[in-house]
Amino acid sequence: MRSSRKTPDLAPKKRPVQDRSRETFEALVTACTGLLPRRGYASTTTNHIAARAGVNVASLYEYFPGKDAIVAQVAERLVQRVLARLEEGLPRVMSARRADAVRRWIELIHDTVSREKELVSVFLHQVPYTNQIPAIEAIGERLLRFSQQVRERAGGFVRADFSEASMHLVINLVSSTILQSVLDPPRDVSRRDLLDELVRWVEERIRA
Amino acid sequence: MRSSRKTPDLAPKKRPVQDRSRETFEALVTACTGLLPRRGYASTTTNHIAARAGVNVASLYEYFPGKDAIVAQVAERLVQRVLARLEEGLPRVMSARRADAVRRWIELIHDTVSREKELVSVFLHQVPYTNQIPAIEAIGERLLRFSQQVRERAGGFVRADFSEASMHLVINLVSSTILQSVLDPPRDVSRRDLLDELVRWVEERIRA
DNA sequence: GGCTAATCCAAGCAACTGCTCGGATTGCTC
DNA sequence: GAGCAATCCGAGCAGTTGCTTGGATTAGCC
Repeated sequence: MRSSRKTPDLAPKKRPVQDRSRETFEALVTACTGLLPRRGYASTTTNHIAARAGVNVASLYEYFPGKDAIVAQVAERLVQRVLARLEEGLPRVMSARRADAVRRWIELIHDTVSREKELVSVFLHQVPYTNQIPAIEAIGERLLRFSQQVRERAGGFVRADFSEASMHLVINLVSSTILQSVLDPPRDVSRRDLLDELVRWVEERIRA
Repeated sequence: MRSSRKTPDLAPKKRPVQDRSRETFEALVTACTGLLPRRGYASTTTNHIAARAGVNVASLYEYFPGKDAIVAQVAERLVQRVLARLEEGLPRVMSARRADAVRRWIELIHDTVSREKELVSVFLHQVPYTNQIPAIEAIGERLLRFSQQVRERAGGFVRADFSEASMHLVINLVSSTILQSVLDPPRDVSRRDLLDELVRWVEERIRA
């Protein structure tokens, strides 16, 4: 545990070129992905990761400068998966009746996050340098672009005077509500009710 | 670093009874409070805390069963401070014109969180057991009670059919927006604009 | 097949972690 | 001030951490 306050090295050291090493690389990332949710960030050590991957620790340090880098790699894969699933589900959203576009969009995000909730929780509440990971930094903008597609689909009935601040609020509301309902669901309200209300809010706010 | 997945002991081991030991206790908590923001959770060790408090490590373990417990104690103090400042600022909110109540309330919360942003960030993004700390678990309800006071002050023009889900959304929106504007302010929108828009949203949503 | 570079691994080190022990010192009570 | 509990501390242990070294093994290429 040397990190203290230093900015960690997050980039992989070197890319594997042969097939054998690519497998090792993948095995390491996969092992780390599996370990993080069940052991937590602090207790997921490089030795554990290597052991679980059936590989020697030294091989890990062949490809990653340290623990931070492999964790960052796991985050990048996570972002990739999430974005891919959103992309995959987008047609279903776009093909919906206009009135249902927002609801479908929110449900899609919810389901996608839900599948990865354990990992998301770790990165959100344990990894100290989560928002320094490039892929994480970029995800906001990526999501914005997605939302604009939905918005265009919703077409005519989106208000023209949609300020930057207003946009931020919508995104805040959607993401925080979905995260809460997935990671720490309130006892006194069903998820159904919560999401229903969320859809209503967003629609009212977005409509011209 | 033994914790892995075990539930940590968060209660202090024993309360100091003499003056001298009470000072030691305070010095330890203070030292930890100062250390957490600048070293981060993982690198804040019991040895560091004791050293900075000018006290031997053994004394730390006299009063706390472990690192988790002293960190939890810091969290409790933090919650106390925040609630106290809200309480302190409440009169100014309540004495405002009705139309300004919401704005004043939100500004008060923002300023209060802002003063403790470093600590808040640590507990939010690094400490793995933050929401298991009793004081943290209770803070939601405490805030709700505060808000209800403001709501009553706002009096007649609060809608009657204010569903549980709707309440959750308001709280989500306010807290997540304030946290974002304090911990990770967006580049393309000024804080002023963001908070202004937030006030507008909440008012529109709350009004009958 | 032979050569070079890529890849792997057994072993283990130095640093640091949370934590404990025995005894010394201090304050309280009478 | 005697006696006793509360409090403190020097010293250090056992376990774990992230990481390295030197040499063995393998794959790719002529």
